[in-house]
Amino acid sequence: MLSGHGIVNVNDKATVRSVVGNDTINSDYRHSQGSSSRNQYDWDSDDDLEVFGMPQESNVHSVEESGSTCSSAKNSKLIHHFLGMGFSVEEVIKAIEEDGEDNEENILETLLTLAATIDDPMREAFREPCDFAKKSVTTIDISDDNDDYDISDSEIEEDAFTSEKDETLSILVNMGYPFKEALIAIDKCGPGADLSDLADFICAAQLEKEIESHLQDRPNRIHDTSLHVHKRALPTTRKWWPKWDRRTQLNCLLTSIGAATVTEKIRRDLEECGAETPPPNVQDTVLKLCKKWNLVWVGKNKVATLEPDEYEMLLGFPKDHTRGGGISRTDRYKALGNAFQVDTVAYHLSVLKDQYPNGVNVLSLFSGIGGAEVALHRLGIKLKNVVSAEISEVNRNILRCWWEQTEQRGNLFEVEDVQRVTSEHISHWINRFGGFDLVIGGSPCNNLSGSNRVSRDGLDGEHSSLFYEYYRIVNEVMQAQR
DNA sequence: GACACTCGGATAGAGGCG
DNA sequence: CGCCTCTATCCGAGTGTC
Repeated sequence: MLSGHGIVNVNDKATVRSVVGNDTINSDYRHSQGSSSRNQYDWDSDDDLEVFGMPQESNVHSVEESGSTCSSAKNSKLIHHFLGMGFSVEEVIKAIEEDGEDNEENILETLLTLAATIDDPMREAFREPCDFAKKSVTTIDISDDNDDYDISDSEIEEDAFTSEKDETLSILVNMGYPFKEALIAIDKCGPGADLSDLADFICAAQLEKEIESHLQDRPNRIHDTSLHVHKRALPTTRKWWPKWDRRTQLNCLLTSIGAATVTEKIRRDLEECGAETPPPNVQDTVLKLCKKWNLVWVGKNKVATLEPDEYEMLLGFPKDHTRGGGISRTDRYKALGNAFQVDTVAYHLSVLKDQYPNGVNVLSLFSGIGGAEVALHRLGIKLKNVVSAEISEVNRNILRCWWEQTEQRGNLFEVEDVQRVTSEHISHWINRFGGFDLVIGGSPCNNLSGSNRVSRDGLDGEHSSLFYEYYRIVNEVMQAQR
Protein backbone atom coordinates (compact mmCIF):
# COMPACT_ATOMS: atom_id res chain seq x y z
CA MET A 1 0.00 0.00 0.00
CA LEU A 2 3.03 2.18 0.13
CA SER A 3 5.25 2.92 -2.76
CA GLY A 4 7.70 5.63 -3.53
CA HIS A 5 7.31 7.18 -0.12
CA GLY A 6 10.28 8.62 1.64
CA ILE A 7 10.92 9.21 5.30
CA VAL A 8 13.97 11.15 6.30
CA ASN A 9 15.10 11.88 9.80
CA VAL A 10 17.13 14.97 9.03
CA ASN A 11 19.03 15.05 12.30
CA ASP A 12 20.34 11.55 12.12
CA LYS A 13 22.13 10.75 8.93
CA ALA A 14 22.75 7.22 10.13
CA THR A 15 19.07 6.45 10.18
CA VAL A 16 17.97 8.05 6.96
CA ARG A 17 15.33 5.68 5.73
CA SER A 18 13.40 5.06 2.62
CA VAL A 19 10.23 3.08 2.29
CA VAL A 20 9.21 1.32 -0.88
CA GLY A 21 6.31 -1.04 -0.74
CA ASN A 22 6.47 -2.75 2.60
CA ASP A 23 10.22 -3.11 2.52
CA THR A 24 12.52 -0.97 4.55
CA ILE A 25 15.97 0.02 3.49
CA ASN A 26 18.30 0.42 6.46
CA SER A 27 15.57 -0.56 8.85
CA ASP A 28 17.66 -0.63 12.00
CA TYR A 29 14.89 0.94 13.99
CA ARG A 30 16.49 -0.07 17.26
CA HIS A 31 19.26 2.41 16.65
CA SER A 32 18.61 5.32 18.94
CA GLN A 33 20.29 8.68 19.31
CA GLY A 34 20.29 11.16 22.16
CA SER A 35 17.72 13.90 22.28
CA SER A 36 18.26 16.94 20.18
CA SER A 37 18.95 20.21 21.90
CA ARG A 38 16.23 21.79 19.84
CA ASN A 39 13.67 19.87 21.75
CA GLN A 40 13.47 22.73 24.22
CA TYR A 41 10.23 24.07 22.88
CA ASP A 42 8.08 26.73 24.44
CA TRP A 43 4.62 25.25 24.41
CA ASP A 44 3.13 28.44 25.79
CA SER A 45 4.44 30.70 23.11
CA ASP A 46 1.68 32.93 21.85
CA ASP A 47 3.17 34.05 18.59
CA ASP A 48 2.31 30.99 16.58
CA LEU A 49 -0.08 32.58 14.17
CA GLU A 50 2.58 34.55 12.39
CA VAL A 51 2.64 33.74 8.72
CA PHE A 52 6.37 33.86 8.13
CA GLY A 53 6.30 36.63 5.53
CA MET A 54 6.30 34.14 2.72
CA PRO A 55 5.85 35.37 -0.82
CA GLN A 56 2.48 33.64 -1.08
CA GLU A 57 1.10 34.42 2.33
CA SER A 58 -2.43 33.57 1.36
CA ASN A 59 -1.33 30.00 0.73
CA VAL A 60 -0.16 29.47 4.26
CA HIS A 61 -2.59 29.03 7.10
CA SER A 62 -2.11 28.22 10.72
CA VAL A 63 -4.39 26.34 13.05
CA GLU A 64 -3.76 26.37 16.76
CA GLU A 65 -5.39 25.53 20.01
CA SER A 66 -7.53 28.16 21.67
CA GLY A 67 -5.50 27.76 24.86
CA SER A 68 -8.36 27.46 27.28
CA THR A 69 -7.31 27.43 30.92
CA CYS A 70 -10.61 26.07 32.15
CA SER A 71 -9.82 23.02 34.24
CA SER A 72 -12.75 20.92 33.09
CA ALA A 73 -12.15 21.78 29.47
CA LYS A 74 -8.50 20.94 29.87
CA ASN A 75 -9.41 17.67 31.53
CA SER A 76 -11.75 16.87 28.67
CA LYS A 77 -9.07 17.65 26.12
CA LEU A 78 -6.61 15.47 27.95
CA ILE A 79 -9.05 12.59 27.98
CA HIS A 80 -9.72 12.99 24.28
CA HIS A 81 -6.02 13.19 23.65
CA PHE A 82 -5.31 9.85 25.30
CA LEU A 83 -8.47 8.22 23.97
CA GLY A 84 -7.13 9.06 20.56
CA MET A 85 -4.04 7.03 21.47
CA GLY A 86 -6.15 3.95 22.10
CA PHE A 87 -6.51 3.92 25.89
CA SER A 88 -9.85 3.35 27.55
CA VAL A 89 -11.81 6.07 29.34
CA GLU A 90 -11.36 4.29 32.67
CA GLU A 91 -7.62 4.05 32.23
CA VAL A 92 -7.27 7.68 31.21
CA ILE A 93 -9.36 8.99 34.10
CA LYS A 94 -7.46 6.86 36.58
CA ALA A 95 -4.13 8.07 35.22
CA ILE A 96 -5.18 11.70 35.34
CA GLU A 97 -6.36 11.27 38.92
CA GLU A 98 -2.99 9.82 39.86
CA ASP A 99 -0.75 12.27 38.05
CA GLY A 100 -2.80 15.42 37.81
CA GLU A 101 -3.60 17.25 34.62
CA ASP A 102 -0.34 19.05 34.12
CA ASN A 103 2.09 16.31 33.32
CA GLU A 104 1.16 14.44 30.19
CA GLU A 105 4.37 12.45 30.20
CA ASN A 106 3.61 11.01 33.63
CA ILE A 107 0.04 10.29 32.59
CA LEU A 108 1.27 8.44 29.54
CA GLU A 109 3.69 6.42 31.65
CA THR A 110 0.91 5.58 34.09
CA LEU A 111 -1.34 4.51 31.23
CA LEU A 112 1.32 2.22 29.84
CA THR A 113 1.83 0.77 33.31
CA LEU A 114 -1.89 0.32 33.79
CA ALA A 115 -2.15 -1.46 30.48
CA ALA A 116 0.47 -3.86 31.74
CA THR A 117 -1.21 -4.60 35.06
CA ILE A 118 -4.98 -4.52 34.77
CA ASP A 119 -7.08 -7.31 33.38
CA ASP A 120 -7.33 -6.69 29.71
CA PRO A 121 -10.23 -7.98 27.60
CA MET A 122 -7.98 -7.80 24.56
CA ARG A 123 -6.89 -11.31 25.38
CA GLU A 124 -10.25 -12.37 24.04
CA ALA A 125 -9.05 -11.33 20.66
CA PHE A 126 -6.17 -13.75 20.62
CA ARG A 127 -7.64 -17.12 21.26
CA GLU A 128 -7.21 -18.99 18.06
CA PRO A 129 -3.64 -20.15 17.56
CA CYS A 130 -2.30 -19.77 14.07
CA ASP A 131 0.77 -18.64 12.22
CA PHE A 132 0.49 -14.91 11.85
CA ALA A 133 4.08 -14.28 11.05
CA LYS A 134 3.59 -14.41 7.31
CA LYS A 135 0.21 -12.76 7.14
CA SER A 136 -0.89 -9.20 6.69
CA VAL A 137 -2.54 -6.73 8.98
CA THR A 138 -5.95 -8.31 8.65
CA THR A 139 -5.23 -11.76 9.98
CA ILE A 140 -6.70 -11.90 13.46
CA ASP A 141 -9.50 -14.20 14.41
CA ILE A 142 -11.54 -13.09 17.38
CA SER A 143 -13.97 -15.92 17.64
CA ASP A 144 -15.40 -16.44 21.10
CA ASP A 145 -15.77 -20.18 20.94
CA ASN A 146 -12.20 -21.31 21.18
CA ASP A 147 -10.66 -21.23 24.62
CA ASP A 148 -7.39 -22.89 23.88
CA TYR A 149 -5.46 -19.72 24.29
CA ASP A 150 -5.70 -17.94 27.57
CA ILE A 151 -3.16 -16.63 30.00
CA SER A 152 -3.48 -15.31 33.50
CA ASP A 153 -2.03 -12.09 34.83
CA SER A 154 0.39 -14.02 37.00
CA GLU A 155 1.63 -15.88 33.98
CA ILE A 156 2.09 -12.60 32.21
CA GLU A 157 4.07 -11.16 35.06
CA GLU A 158 6.28 -14.20 35.30
CA ASP A 159 6.73 -14.33 31.61
CA ALA A 160 7.02 -10.65 31.03
CA PHE A 161 10.60 -9.58 30.69
CA THR A 162 12.59 -12.66 29.97
CA SER A 163 15.63 -12.58 27.76
CA GLU A 164 14.53 -12.61 24.17
CA LYS A 165 11.12 -11.12 24.75
CA ASP A 166 12.46 -8.25 26.78
CA GLU A 167 13.77 -6.05 24.03
CA THR A 168 10.95 -6.74 21.62
CA LEU A 169 8.41 -6.08 24.33
CA SER A 170 9.93 -2.77 25.34
CA ILE A 171 10.10 -1.66 21.71
CA LEU A 172 6.43 -2.42 21.18
CA VAL A 173 5.48 -0.60 24.37
CA ASN A 174 7.57 2.37 23.27
CA MET A 175 5.71 2.29 19.99
CA GLY A 176 2.59 2.96 22.01
CA TYR A 177 1.06 -0.50 22.17
CA PRO A 178 -0.38 -1.67 25.50
CA PHE A 179 1.92 -4.00 27.37
CA LYS A 180 -0.43 -6.94 27.52
CA GLU A 181 -1.35 -6.78 23.86
CA ALA A 182 2.33 -6.69 22.97
CA LEU A 183 3.03 -9.66 25.19
CA ILE A 184 0.20 -11.70 23.72
CA ALA A 185 1.34 -10.83 20.21
CA ILE A 186 4.85 -12.09 21.00
CA ASP A 187 3.44 -15.28 22.48
CA LYS A 188 1.26 -15.85 19.44
CA CYS A 189 3.76 -14.95 16.74
CA GLY A 190 6.77 -16.43 18.43
CA PRO A 191 9.80 -14.69 19.94
CA GLY A 192 11.54 -14.54 16.59
CA ALA A 193 8.68 -12.82 14.80
CA ASP A 194 9.37 -9.65 12.88
CA LEU A 195 8.30 -6.45 14.64
CA SER A 196 6.14 -5.42 11.73
CA ASP A 197 4.21 -8.67 12.07
CA LEU A 198 3.82 -8.13 15.79
CA ALA A 199 2.56 -4.61 15.19
CA ASP A 200 0.22 -5.91 12.52
CA PHE A 201 -1.05 -8.55 14.91
CA ILE A 202 -1.85 -6.03 17.62
CA CYS A 203 -3.45 -3.53 15.26
CA ALA A 204 -5.59 -6.16 13.63
CA ALA A 205 -6.75 -7.42 17.01
CA GLN A 206 -7.67 -3.90 18.06
CA LEU A 207 -9.55 -3.42 14.81
CA GLU A 208 -11.39 -6.68 15.21
CA LYS A 209 -12.30 -5.90 18.75
CA GLU A 210 -13.75 -2.57 17.74
CA ILE A 211 -15.81 -4.09 14.97
CA GLU A 212 -17.04 -6.88 17.19
CA SER A 213 -18.11 -4.41 19.83
CA HIS A 214 -20.38 -2.79 17.28
CA LEU A 215 -21.91 -6.14 16.43
CA GLN A 216 -22.52 -7.43 19.93
CA ASP A 217 -26.20 -6.61 19.91
CA ARG A 218 -26.84 -8.25 16.59
CA PRO A 219 -28.67 -11.58 16.51
CA ASN A 220 -27.28 -14.61 14.72
CA ARG A 221 -23.65 -13.75 15.15
CA ILE A 222 -21.41 -15.97 13.14
CA HIS A 223 -18.46 -17.68 14.78
CA ASP A 224 -16.68 -19.41 11.95
CA THR A 225 -13.09 -19.86 13.04
CA SER A 226 -12.10 -21.40 9.74
CA LEU A 227 -12.40 -18.18 7.80
CA HIS A 228 -9.44 -16.22 6.57
CA VAL A 229 -7.84 -12.82 6.46
CA HIS A 230 -10.27 -10.18 5.24
CA LYS A 231 -13.24 -12.11 6.56
CA ARG A 232 -11.75 -11.59 9.99
CA ALA A 233 -11.15 -7.92 9.40
CA LEU A 234 -14.63 -7.62 7.91
CA PRO A 235 -16.65 -10.01 10.07
CA THR A 236 -19.98 -9.12 8.51
CA THR A 237 -18.87 -10.93 5.37
CA ARG A 238 -18.32 -14.26 7.17
CA LYS A 239 -21.82 -15.53 6.80
CA TRP A 240 -21.85 -15.20 3.05
CA TRP A 241 -18.33 -16.18 2.09
CA PRO A 242 -18.51 -19.31 -0.16
CA LYS A 243 -16.04 -22.09 0.51
CA TRP A 244 -14.78 -21.99 -3.05
CA ASP A 245 -13.57 -18.40 -2.62
CA ARG A 246 -10.27 -19.17 -0.89
CA ARG A 247 -8.82 -15.66 -0.97
CA THR A 248 -6.83 -14.95 2.15
CA GLN A 249 -5.93 -11.35 1.44
CA LEU A 250 -7.10 -8.33 -0.46
CA ASN A 251 -5.16 -6.63 -3.23
CA CYS A 252 -3.69 -3.15 -3.02
CA LEU A 253 -6.38 -0.59 -2.25
CA LEU A 254 -6.54 1.58 -5.35
CA THR A 255 -8.08 4.96 -5.99
CA SER A 256 -11.02 3.52 -7.88
CA ILE A 257 -13.50 0.75 -7.18
CA GLY A 258 -15.46 -1.78 -9.18
CA ALA A 259 -18.68 -0.69 -10.84
CA ALA A 260 -22.14 -1.85 -9.86
CA THR A 261 -22.39 -3.65 -13.18
CA VAL A 262 -19.58 -5.97 -12.09
CA THR A 263 -21.34 -7.03 -8.90
CA GLU A 264 -24.60 -7.37 -10.81
CA LYS A 265 -22.96 -9.64 -13.38
CA ILE A 266 -21.62 -11.85 -10.60
CA ARG A 267 -25.01 -12.06 -8.91
CA ARG A 268 -26.72 -12.93 -12.17
CA ASP A 269 -24.14 -15.57 -13.15
CA LEU A 270 -24.37 -17.28 -9.77
CA GLU A 271 -28.15 -17.23 -9.67
CA GLU A 272 -28.32 -18.74 -13.14
CA CYS A 273 -26.16 -21.63 -11.90
CA GLY A 274 -28.52 -22.27 -9.05
CA ALA A 275 -26.20 -24.76 -7.39
CA GLU A 276 -24.52 -24.18 -4.03
CA THR A 277 -21.17 -24.71 -5.72
CA PRO A 278 -21.04 -23.21 -9.22
CA PRO A 279 -19.11 -24.94 -12.02
CA PRO A 280 -15.35 -24.27 -12.17
CA ASN A 281 -15.55 -21.90 -15.12
CA VAL A 282 -18.05 -19.68 -13.28
CA GLN A 283 -15.95 -19.83 -10.14
CA ASP A 284 -12.90 -18.69 -12.10
CA THR A 285 -14.74 -15.79 -13.69
CA VAL A 286 -16.19 -14.64 -10.39
CA LEU A 287 -12.93 -14.98 -8.51
CA LYS A 288 -11.03 -12.99 -11.11
CA LEU A 289 -13.47 -10.12 -10.80
CA CYS A 290 -13.42 -10.38 -7.00
CA LYS A 291 -9.64 -10.19 -6.97
CA LYS A 292 -9.47 -7.38 -9.46
CA TRP A 293 -11.88 -5.16 -7.57
CA ASN A 294 -11.40 -6.33 -3.97
CA LEU A 295 -14.99 -7.51 -3.78
CA VAL A 296 -16.31 -9.04 -0.56
CA TRP A 297 -19.39 -11.15 0.08
CA VAL A 298 -22.30 -9.30 1.64
CA GLY A 299 -25.19 -11.63 0.79
CA LYS A 300 -26.15 -14.82 -0.99
CA ASN A 301 -24.57 -14.56 -4.44
CA LYS A 302 -23.95 -10.91 -3.63
CA VAL A 303 -20.57 -9.25 -3.67
CA ALA A 304 -19.76 -5.61 -3.03
CA THR A 305 -16.89 -3.18 -3.22
CA LEU A 306 -15.24 -1.98 -0.02
CA GLU A 307 -16.82 1.10 1.47
CA PRO A 308 -14.72 4.19 2.21
CA ASP A 309 -15.18 3.46 5.92
CA GLU A 310 -13.62 0.05 5.37
CA TYR A 311 -10.75 1.63 3.47
CA GLU A 312 -10.19 3.84 6.51
CA MET A 313 -10.21 0.87 8.88
CA LEU A 314 -7.86 -1.21 6.79
CA LEU A 315 -5.46 1.70 6.37
CA GLY A 316 -5.46 2.46 10.08
CA PHE A 317 -7.12 5.87 9.95
CA PRO A 318 -9.66 6.99 12.55
CA LYS A 319 -13.27 6.26 11.70
CA ASP A 320 -14.80 8.98 9.53
CA HIS A 321 -11.38 10.51 8.93
CA THR A 322 -12.33 11.36 5.35
CA ARG A 323 -16.09 11.53 5.85
CA GLY A 324 -18.21 14.64 5.53
CA GLY A 325 -17.22 18.24 4.99
CA GLY A 326 -18.44 18.23 1.41
CA ILE A 327 -16.19 15.37 0.35
CA SER A 328 -17.64 12.97 -2.22
CA ARG A 329 -17.25 9.21 -2.15
CA THR A 330 -15.07 9.43 -5.21
CA ASP A 331 -12.75 11.87 -3.51
CA ARG A 332 -12.63 9.65 -0.43
CA TYR A 333 -11.59 6.66 -2.50
CA LYS A 334 -9.02 8.75 -4.32
CA ALA A 335 -7.57 10.20 -1.15
CA LEU A 336 -7.51 6.89 0.70
CA GLY A 337 -6.14 4.98 -2.28
CA ASN A 338 -3.14 7.27 -2.27
CA ALA A 339 -2.67 7.29 1.49
CA PHE A 340 -0.08 5.79 3.79
CA GLN A 341 -0.98 2.68 5.76
CA VAL A 342 -0.85 4.29 9.20
CA ASP A 343 0.30 1.25 11.19
CA THR A 344 3.14 0.63 8.79
CA VAL A 345 4.30 4.24 8.95
CA ALA A 346 3.98 4.22 12.73
CA TYR A 347 6.21 1.18 12.83
CA HIS A 348 8.90 2.93 10.81
CA LEU A 349 8.62 6.16 12.81
CA SER A 350 8.59 4.48 16.21
CA VAL A 351 12.32 5.06 16.54
CA LEU A 352 11.60 8.78 16.94
CA LYS A 353 9.67 8.34 20.17
CA ASP A 354 12.81 7.97 22.26
CA GLN A 355 14.82 10.44 20.25
CA TYR A 356 12.31 13.27 20.55
CA PRO A 357 10.52 12.97 23.90
CA ASN A 358 9.44 16.63 23.67
CA GLY A 359 7.96 16.31 20.21
CA VAL A 360 9.02 16.87 16.62
CA ASN A 361 9.02 19.54 13.97
CA VAL A 362 7.85 17.98 10.74
CA LEU A 363 8.06 18.99 7.13
CA SER A 364 5.33 16.91 5.53
CA LEU A 365 5.47 16.92 1.74
CA PHE A 366 2.56 15.63 -0.34
CA SER A 367 0.73 15.21 2.95
CA GLY A 368 -2.46 13.81 1.47
CA ILE A 369 -4.89 13.02 4.25
CA GLY A 370 -2.17 13.11 6.88
CA GLY A 371 -1.11 9.50 7.27
CA ALA A 372 2.25 10.54 8.70
CA GLU A 373 0.69 12.98 11.15
CA VAL A 374 -1.84 10.39 12.31
CA ALA A 375 0.95 7.84 12.76
CA LEU A 376 3.07 10.22 14.84
CA HIS A 377 0.08 11.13 16.98
CA ARG A 378 -0.72 7.50 17.47
CA LEU A 379 2.82 6.88 18.67
CA GLY A 380 2.32 9.61 21.25
CA ILE A 381 4.92 11.83 19.61
CA LYS A 382 3.96 15.46 20.02
CA LEU A 383 3.61 17.45 16.86
CA LYS A 384 5.23 20.77 17.70
CA ASN A 385 5.22 22.35 14.26
CA VAL A 386 4.01 20.69 11.10
CA VAL A 387 4.52 22.36 7.74
CA SER A 388 2.23 20.48 5.41
CA ALA A 389 2.45 20.77 1.64
CA GLU A 390 -0.57 19.36 -0.15
CA ILE A 391 -2.00 20.43 -3.49
CA SER A 392 -5.50 19.06 -2.90
CA GLU A 393 -7.84 21.37 -1.04
CA VAL A 394 -10.00 18.38 -0.10
CA ASN A 395 -7.03 16.69 1.52
CA ARG A 396 -5.93 19.85 3.28
CA ASN A 397 -9.39 20.16 4.77
CA ILE A 398 -9.27 16.56 5.98
CA LEU A 399 -5.92 17.07 7.68
CA ARG A 400 -7.00 20.38 9.22
CA CYS A 401 -10.19 18.81 10.58
CA TRP A 402 -8.20 15.94 12.10
CA TRP A 403 -5.77 18.43 13.61
CA GLU A 404 -8.61 20.27 15.30
CA GLN A 405 -10.52 17.15 16.34
CA THR A 406 -7.48 15.65 18.02
CA GLU A 407 -6.80 18.98 19.72
CA GLN A 408 -3.21 19.22 18.70
CA ARG A 409 -1.24 21.63 20.81
CA GLY A 410 1.32 22.42 18.16
CA ASN A 411 0.97 24.43 14.99
CA LEU A 412 -0.10 23.35 11.55
CA PHE A 413 1.08 25.42 8.62
CA GLU A 414 -0.35 24.66 5.21
CA VAL A 415 1.35 25.14 1.86
CA GLU A 416 -0.40 24.34 -1.39
CA ASP A 417 2.40 23.48 -3.73
CA VAL A 418 5.78 21.96 -2.95
CA GLN A 419 7.15 23.59 -6.09
CA ARG A 420 6.68 26.95 -4.44
CA VAL A 421 8.66 25.99 -1.36
CA THR A 422 11.90 27.91 -1.79
CA SER A 423 15.17 27.76 0.09
CA GLU A 424 14.15 31.06 1.68
CA HIS A 425 11.04 29.46 3.10
CA ILE A 426 13.04 26.54 4.40
CA SER A 427 15.57 28.85 6.04
CA HIS A 428 12.78 30.85 7.60
CA TRP A 429 11.13 27.77 9.04
CA ILE A 430 14.40 26.41 10.34
CA ASN A 431 15.20 29.71 12.03
CA ARG A 432 11.72 29.80 13.41
CA PHE A 433 11.45 26.23 14.73
CA GLY A 434 15.11 25.54 15.34
CA GLY A 435 15.08 23.01 12.53
CA PHE A 436 13.04 20.12 11.20
CA ASP A 437 13.38 16.77 12.91
CA LEU A 438 11.61 14.86 10.20
CA VAL A 439 10.92 15.29 6.50
CA ILE A 440 8.33 12.85 5.27
CA GLY A 441 6.27 12.48 2.14
CA GLY A 442 5.13 10.36 -0.73
CA SER A 443 5.47 12.00 -4.11
CA PRO A 444 2.84 11.24 -6.78
CA CYS A 445 3.26 8.02 -8.69
CA ASN A 446 0.54 8.45 -11.28
CA ASN A 447 3.04 8.18 -14.09
CA LEU A 448 4.73 5.17 -12.52
CA SER A 449 1.67 3.12 -11.77
CA GLY A 450 0.96 0.00 -13.72
CA SER A 451 -2.68 0.97 -13.58
CA ASN A 452 -2.02 4.00 -15.73
CA ARG A 453 -2.45 3.06 -19.38
CA VAL A 454 -2.53 6.58 -20.69
CA SER A 455 0.45 8.46 -19.30
CA ARG A 456 2.86 6.03 -17.73
CA ASP A 457 5.80 8.30 -18.44
CA GLY A 458 8.01 7.35 -15.51
CA LEU A 459 9.71 9.90 -13.28
CA ASP A 460 9.59 12.45 -16.08
CA GLY A 461 5.80 12.33 -16.13
CA GLU A 462 3.77 15.38 -15.28
CA HIS A 463 3.00 14.28 -11.72
CA SER A 464 5.72 11.82 -10.83
CA SER A 465 8.44 14.32 -11.70
CA LEU A 466 7.54 15.98 -8.41
CA PHE A 467 9.79 13.34 -6.89
CA TYR A 468 12.64 15.66 -7.80
CA GLU A 469 11.01 18.42 -5.76
CA TYR A 470 10.99 16.09 -2.79
CA TYR A 471 14.66 15.35 -3.37
CA ARG A 472 15.46 19.06 -3.73
CA ILE A 473 13.69 20.03 -0.54
CA VAL A 474 15.22 17.24 1.51
CA ASN A 475 18.67 18.29 0.31
CA GLU A 476 18.04 21.93 1.09
CA VAL A 477 16.79 21.12 4.58
CA MET A 478 19.78 18.90 5.31
CA GLN A 479 22.23 21.48 4.01
CA ALA A 480 20.58 24.28 5.96
CA GLN A 481 20.76 22.28 9.18
CA ARG A 482 24.39 21.26 8.89
C1' DG B 1 4.76 -18.48 -21.86
C1' DA B 2 0.78 -18.12 -19.04
C1' DC B 3 -1.00 -15.64 -15.51
C1' DA B 4 -1.90 -11.99 -12.15
C1' DC B 5 -1.64 -7.39 -10.69
C1' DT B 6 -1.34 -2.24 -10.91
C1' DC B 7 -0.55 5.00 -5.18
C1' DG B 8 -4.95 5.67 -13.16
C1' DG B 9 -7.21 8.41 -16.94
C1' DA B 10 -10.90 9.60 -20.15
C1' DT B 11 -15.53 10.39 -20.66
C1' DA B 12 -20.58 9.98 -20.78
C1' DG B 13 -24.17 11.44 -18.16
C1' DA B 14 -26.47 13.40 -14.17
C1' DG B 15 -27.32 17.49 -11.75
C1' DG B 16 -26.87 22.42 -10.56
C1' DC B 17 -27.15 27.07 -12.02
C1' DG B 18 -28.18 31.26 -14.51
C1' DC C 1 -31.59 25.57 -22.81
C1' DG C 2 -26.74 25.82 -22.55
C1' DC C 3 -22.85 25.72 -19.78
C1' DC C 4 -20.31 23.96 -16.17
C1' DT C 5 -19.03 20.81 -12.44
C1' DC C 6 -19.05 16.55 -10.41
C1' DT C 7 -19.57 11.62 -10.35
C1' DA C 8 -19.61 6.87 -11.66
C1' DT C 9 -18.27 3.87 -15.00
C1' DC C 10 -15.52 1.81 -18.31
C1' DC C 11 -11.11 1.13 -20.29
C1' DG C 12 -5.91 -2.46 -20.94
C1' DA C 13 -1.11 -2.70 -21.57
C1' DG C 14 3.25 -3.12 -19.17
C1' DT C 15 5.59 -5.60 -15.80
C1' DG C 16 6.72 -9.06 -12.54
C1' DT C 17 6.09 -13.80 -10.96
C1' DC C 18 5.79 -18.60 -11.34
